[in-house]
Amino acid sequence: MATLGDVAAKAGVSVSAVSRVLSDHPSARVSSETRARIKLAARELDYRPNFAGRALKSARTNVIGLVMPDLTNALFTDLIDGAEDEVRAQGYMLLLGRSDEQRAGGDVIGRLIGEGRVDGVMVQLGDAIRPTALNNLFAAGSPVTMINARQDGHVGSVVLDDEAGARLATDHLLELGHERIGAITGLPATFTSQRRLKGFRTSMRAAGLRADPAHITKLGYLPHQGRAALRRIMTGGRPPTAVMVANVNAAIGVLAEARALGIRVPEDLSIVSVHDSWTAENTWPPLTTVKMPFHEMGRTAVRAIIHRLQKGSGVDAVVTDPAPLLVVRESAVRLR
Amino acid sequence: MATLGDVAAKAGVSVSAVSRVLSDHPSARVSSETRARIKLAARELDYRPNFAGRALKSARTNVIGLVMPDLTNALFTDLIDGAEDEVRAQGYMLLLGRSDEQRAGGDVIGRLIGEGRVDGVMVQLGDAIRPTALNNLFAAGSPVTMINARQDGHVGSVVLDDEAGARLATDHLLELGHERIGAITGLPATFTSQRRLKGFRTSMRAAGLRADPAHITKLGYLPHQGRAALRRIMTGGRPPTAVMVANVNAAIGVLAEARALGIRVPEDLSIVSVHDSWTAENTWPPLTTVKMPFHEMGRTAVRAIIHRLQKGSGVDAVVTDPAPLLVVRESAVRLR
DNA sequence: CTGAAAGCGCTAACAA
DNA sequence: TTGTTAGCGCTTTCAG
Repeated sequence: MATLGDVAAKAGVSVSAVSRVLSDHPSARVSSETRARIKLAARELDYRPNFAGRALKSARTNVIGLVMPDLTNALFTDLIDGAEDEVRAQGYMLLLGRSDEQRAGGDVIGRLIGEGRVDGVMVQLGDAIRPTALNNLFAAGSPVTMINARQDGHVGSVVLDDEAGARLATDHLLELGHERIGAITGLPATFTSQRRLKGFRTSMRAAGLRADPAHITKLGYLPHQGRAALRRIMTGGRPPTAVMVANVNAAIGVLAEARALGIRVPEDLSIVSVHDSWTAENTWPPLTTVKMPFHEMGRTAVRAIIHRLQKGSGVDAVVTDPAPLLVVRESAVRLR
Repeated sequence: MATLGDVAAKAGVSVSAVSRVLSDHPSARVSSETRARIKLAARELDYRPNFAGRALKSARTNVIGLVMPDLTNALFTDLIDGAEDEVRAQGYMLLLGRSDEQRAGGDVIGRLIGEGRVDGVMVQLGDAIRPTALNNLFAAGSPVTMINARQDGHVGSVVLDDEAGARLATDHLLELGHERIGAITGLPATFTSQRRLKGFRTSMRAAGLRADPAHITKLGYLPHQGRAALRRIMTGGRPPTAVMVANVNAAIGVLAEARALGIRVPEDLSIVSVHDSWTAENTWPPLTTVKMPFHEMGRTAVRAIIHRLQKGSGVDAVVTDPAPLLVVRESAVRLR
């Protein structure tokens, strides 16, 4: 690979001249004649600035880390895709990391930043991980933006408008005439779960209703947890006629369990889930969902971390645009 | 961040001593006493080797690029997951890139390698991209491993046993008594499509059957292409009683189109698709599929590129272990 | 307008 | 066994 020196030799100038020209330095007062000669030489040699050399000198890599607990989750792929879009638009690249559930990702992130492999990190914590696991990083002032989570005392997060999403889902069921509505949500300690449940309760209260505590579960977002939740909810004396499920993956589990239990959807039970994904439109019946802007959240997270890097101050963002969107399919119908 | 020099100062030794100890150099003949002192100092300072410094010196990054056309495809996420597993096990990291359809990813890869951001690249080309788009890279001898594709003259690829997978799917339909079997495959120029179609034909021939050319389409692997394919196949005078679909995403489209056309699955039409994914078990009816080892392909691709980096010679691998596996669900039944 | 030179953090050849 | 030093490729200050 050609180096600056090679280009300089070929153009018959010094390396510093080449550096100034090729990196478009603002104060590069270079005669247009030598500028042209340098550019020509660079093109002929197919010169590319060496990443390590530049990073070593400037202490910046233009790489952002994305640490996720699970790369196969359909929701997260949308997020990754959005992050990739924005990162590319801003001239950065994405380094992928994974946080296994045990180690919380704190060490992965610390390593990424500590070794100078990335300028900053976006992290989606696993469901079972508390943000406090990252406290040492926060304390060190590391450029970290959390996705779907917040932690007191640390500025740097991007979250969805979970409450609005849950309200939209619940309101849809209310408009369909349902009154005995259950809620299947995530683990009680998680930020998103709390906010979605709050949205559910807000809507119910506004309708003058109160959900039966036996119809509310907080078992998690995974399919098998959705299955368990439905089993629990439907075994009481007066099962609900509808459920709001706080996550599409759990909803897919709910669907499977309903089939196993001989509960017909939507005839016996209406379902609306928060989150949409292309998996939801291929279930049977196709799921009515509230589409949350995951792709945009990926973009926003990148913007947040870059803002932090360039301006020095973190941001706590709520992605409200596009707003949560009700996608009516066939899993929820009017109560009869 | 602490540097080697900081550690050296704290331990009262030279930087080279620290370097030798901390990077476990084989010929590091260091007294155990100073070794201990160095290790202690490093721990106390939370020393991490600077990535750029090391990369600049050694011309290696221990980062491998993974360039994909589409990060949201459920199949590819499995691949990414496998790659991440192996990369981590080998002490490397994954840098994500995306090849938009237009530019074939050649420039992305060239940049990744040319700038020294990665030691090598694994690339999954888009369906519409020919491997020849990478010829300049191959000519330059760049460490590139193709996934799901091969190119004459370039050694460095990992592919699935597509033929065996297609045979397994077709044989299942034959065993169920079907004789008029169609094939819905990918674009004719793609490597995987050719091999899967070949497997289909092999099985048919072995059964003494010959597929009606009108029942064979090569429209692509995407859902809407699957829909179009089914429409075309089912409009003839004697539609097939079963189809082998060469990709699960296309099969999901087939399912949707069948519903739109009033064709009952599996009563009127049996479907087996090549590829399994967690999306397949949640369709209605749940899809009978042939599970291809995508996760393992990700691992194998990483091993292939690392082999290339360490031994200098490329490898062309076929992932045969685990073998393609028939997953019987409910979309294919005995012909009656 | 252009060039020389220092130095980012690290490794390794060479010296002591 | 340990230390000194050159140099990887780049940016940037300072001289000219």
